[in-house]
Amino acid sequence: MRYWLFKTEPDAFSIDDLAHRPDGTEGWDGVRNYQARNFMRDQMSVNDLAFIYHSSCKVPGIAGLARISQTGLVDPTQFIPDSKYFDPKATPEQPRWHMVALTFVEKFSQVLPLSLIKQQANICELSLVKKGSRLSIMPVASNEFEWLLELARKQ
DNA sequence: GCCAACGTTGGC
DNA sequence: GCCAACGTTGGC
Repeated sequence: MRYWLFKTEPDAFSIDDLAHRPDGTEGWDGVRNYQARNFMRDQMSVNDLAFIYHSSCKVPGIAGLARISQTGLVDPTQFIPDSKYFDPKATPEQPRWHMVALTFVEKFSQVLPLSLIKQQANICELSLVKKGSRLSIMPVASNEFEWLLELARKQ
């Protein structure tokens, strides 16, 4: 069992949007970064847990919790010419972009702000707090995940 | 809106 | 394969 963090811009897709999807489930399409894709394609398992992180907003931070509910999915948006995620080099026989589905678990009563996360002396492996990291999907060490989850719930 | 940092593209 | 130019990310 692994732990993850998924960034999203809440104006486009928020933890509330996930909660309101049928079964609280949504395919995480639109990722066009190879490292992030490889995490989804190669390393995620059903029932892994994931933080939902809100970026590019008033209070960037961890907004809630989801679990990986399906793996091995092909991102359908790569085949849609009108989509901004269209990839002319991808074919159904040889898709380039893979994804997983996330299912809503929990929304925290308050967002756990990035500013607070950065103050935690024992959060040092998390890519989020490392300078220059622009990964949209990243692994979270189990001890750091548990610490942040506790922090988010008792806020 | 600024800008640092990063990823991708494409000419050579 | 190098690397300059460009586009994007995302906190502040």
